[in-house]
Amino acid sequence: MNTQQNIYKPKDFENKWQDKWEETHIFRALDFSDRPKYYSLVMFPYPSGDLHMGHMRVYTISDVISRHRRMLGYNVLNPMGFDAFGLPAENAAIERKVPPKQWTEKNIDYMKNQQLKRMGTSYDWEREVISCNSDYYKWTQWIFLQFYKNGLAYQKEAPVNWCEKCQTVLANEQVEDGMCWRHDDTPVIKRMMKQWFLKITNYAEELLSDIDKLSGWPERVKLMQKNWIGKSEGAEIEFYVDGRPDLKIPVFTTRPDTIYGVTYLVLAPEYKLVSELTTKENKIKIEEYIKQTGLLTEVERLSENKEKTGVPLGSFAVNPFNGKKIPIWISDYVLLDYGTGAVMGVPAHDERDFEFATKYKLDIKQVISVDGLERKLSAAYIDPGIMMNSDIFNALDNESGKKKTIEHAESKGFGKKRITYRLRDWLISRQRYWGCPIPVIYCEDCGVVPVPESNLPVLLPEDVELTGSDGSPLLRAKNWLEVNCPKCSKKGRRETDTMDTFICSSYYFLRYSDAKNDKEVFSKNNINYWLPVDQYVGGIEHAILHLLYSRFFTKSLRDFGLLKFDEPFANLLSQGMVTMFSQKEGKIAKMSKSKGNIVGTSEFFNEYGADAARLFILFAAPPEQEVEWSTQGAIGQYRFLERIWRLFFNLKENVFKGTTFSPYEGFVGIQNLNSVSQELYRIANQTIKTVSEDISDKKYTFNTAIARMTELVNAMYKFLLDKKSFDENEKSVLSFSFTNLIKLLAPLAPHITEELWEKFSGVYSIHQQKWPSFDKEALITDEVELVIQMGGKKIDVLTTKKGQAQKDLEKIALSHEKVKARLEGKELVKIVVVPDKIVNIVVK
RNA sequence: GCCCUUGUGGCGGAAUGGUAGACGCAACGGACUUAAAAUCCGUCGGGCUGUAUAAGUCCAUGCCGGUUCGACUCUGGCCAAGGGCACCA
Repeated sequence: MNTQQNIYKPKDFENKWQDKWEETHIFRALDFSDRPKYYSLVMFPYPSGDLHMGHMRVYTISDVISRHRRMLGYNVLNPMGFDAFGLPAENAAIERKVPPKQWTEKNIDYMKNQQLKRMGTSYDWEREVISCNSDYYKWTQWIFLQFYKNGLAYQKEAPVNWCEKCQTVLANEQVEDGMCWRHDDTPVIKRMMKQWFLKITNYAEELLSDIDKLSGWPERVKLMQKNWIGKSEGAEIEFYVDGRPDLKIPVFTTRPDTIYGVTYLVLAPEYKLVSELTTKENKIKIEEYIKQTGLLTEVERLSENKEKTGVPLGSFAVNPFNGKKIPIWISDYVLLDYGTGAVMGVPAHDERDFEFATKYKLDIKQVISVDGLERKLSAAYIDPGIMMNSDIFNALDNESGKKKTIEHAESKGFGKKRITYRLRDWLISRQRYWGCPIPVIYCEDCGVVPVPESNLPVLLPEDVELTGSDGSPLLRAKNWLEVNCPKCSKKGRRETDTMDTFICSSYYFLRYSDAKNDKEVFSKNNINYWLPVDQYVGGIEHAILHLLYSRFFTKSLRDFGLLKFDEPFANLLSQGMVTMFSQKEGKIAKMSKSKGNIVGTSEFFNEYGADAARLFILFAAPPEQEVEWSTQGAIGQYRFLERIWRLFFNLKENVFKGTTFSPYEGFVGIQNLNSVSQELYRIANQTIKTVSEDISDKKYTFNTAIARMTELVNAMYKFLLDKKSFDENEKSVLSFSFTNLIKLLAPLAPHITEELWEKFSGVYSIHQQKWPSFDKEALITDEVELVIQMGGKKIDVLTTKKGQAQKDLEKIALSHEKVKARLEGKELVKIVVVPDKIVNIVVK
């Protein structure tokens, strides 16, 4: 029992099986099958070139789910691809003079063959999508044209987020705390630019209300999306300019009940009427203020500590409710792109307005209080109350006041009910080279002309020089840039901005359903067969970004008639991050290259194998929680695998000796077994039951599944201890236990189980075996453990016959020595009996 | 400021109203070995009493209360850590 083959050496066979799985296509998803379909998806990676243990988690979790479903008999789609456009490739090109395409392809090759494959993943690579390849981005462009045709893609001049380091604009979702999401040291600047937007706001209401349909999503993700969409209900009320009844200034407010308390209006500095409404004597001041505002970063402008500033225009507006004249100001705390870009100032009932009015000595007029009587105000009164100083609305409670004032405005024609969302339209233009070209041509005569679908793809020119300065290199790609207008054939010029890469990732999961189709983005049959995704696994960092965009794309494509479902991802699992101590940060932090706390996959695989790494990552914590990487802990899982490996040879060579040792299919039956065998048989079946539950989509607690399997292995070792010979029944139980153990373990540790299965059965492959079922008979026992409590405290645990009557259990408890001793001198209050579980005796 | 999540041994975690600490890591002891490693078998929350590796007993799931025969689990308040939103009118 000390031969070479008895030593567990994953290096000897992990790669062998990975190659064989690929050659035999056992993970191929069939378009249409009698078996039920299951779409298992993991967020496709950006090809940065080197995966570490931190990345490994998401792929492992998703792989276990896929492999388990196959064993359950599903036709599983488990695809993989690369989100291959993006800035890092371009930056690498500038620094190292390697063309982005070459850099990207090299990374993809390495990640695919040296990393993802070496983890033992079970992807159907025949459906691979690479977003920077023209056979993919042709469809990115095609989809853009559908948005354009349907009026959901448009250009507008707007204050947009600019990152100086990225040298491009960003979507709102890509700004975190006023900083660029890629550069947390670079504040975003607002710039006025003409850019392409997608009208995601058209879907704000549906994106919000359909969140309630997402029963398979984590609550925290749903909540984050709700907050991001940020619905608020109120009214739009039109003030008009004094002396200029033709000029109207609509404002949005959630507090129409405070309309009689308005003492001024404030416009965003970028508001279009500002210069027209500025009087001569204020002109210089106003221009100066607008200039100042333009220089501020978003962080500075939105900082709450910053004292509010503003300048009066010199002109006046009229409150349509009471005809009162009020001054018009501009201030940078008013945002152009929310509501109407203008707000009414009600200092008595809004904290910001109170601060502003106090500073600039503007009137403060109270219109609501607890009891409807005027009170001294030292701060804004924002609580509910009774209205006053409000003409016909006096003495109303302010909630009904909201309704009544809106009704009044509607009947008079100067206002209406309005709902506003915090969500803004999605800015998709990027002033970068390495992205999908926006298929649009500018013609002097025809204006904006979309590239005809038959001319797609608009290829990204490859013979460009990347300098990192002077704007996009596409501006200098003359041959590419200058084209004839598709409409009038006169001279035209291509759009040089490329698309946000989040566009590419907003439909890749749809394309997987029909990845090789060169006629359509996907066929109706394929899309409606495979989608929605049954289980999506990915990081919490996409709680808003990618997941919101993808929902928006799905709903839009549905409305274009391309697919038939409302939501793309039925179930979502947001795995926690992998952490490790970082010298640089001086604390435990997310594993990442920049923090210098990474453990590479190859080093560990070479030493201990991918199976041990997979098991550790699954074992250390439930999937949603953080996991701190511990090589020591991973070695613990390696030892577990070693124990299984040795167990196999021990059984084969010592227990079964000359006789055949092969898988035991079916049940042994508990009747004929002696008590020790019964015990092991029971544990084996209990293991099948609990592991099946733990690994199922109801729980996904892989950590406890592994613990249960460890217990079974421990029990088998115990069974073998000090025993020299085994009868047929005992051998059957051992074989049964081992057979089911490796089947249960197969999705989690695919290599060792495949290798042992081959040695055990001679059959390929364990991953095509049926998932085990358990022998219900074996779990029926006639004895149970009965806990005796007094006043809720445990006194003793007895083994008793199952199914005894309440009275009998009471008797057992009351005749217990310790109970008798404690009852002395006390009064028995009552006895609580939970049959087969507990007897609790309450005394006074 | 508002909203959400999480607090359990030396450590990761288990137990969602019924035996707190499964399983693993670390540590310690024993067997095997000339020895070490590996392996196999054990011990492993804390206090106190103790015949002392027996047996007993009390305390313990962030803190203070509540509901209940019984609370890590439900509930109210507080504290701490992490996350989201934040001049959104």
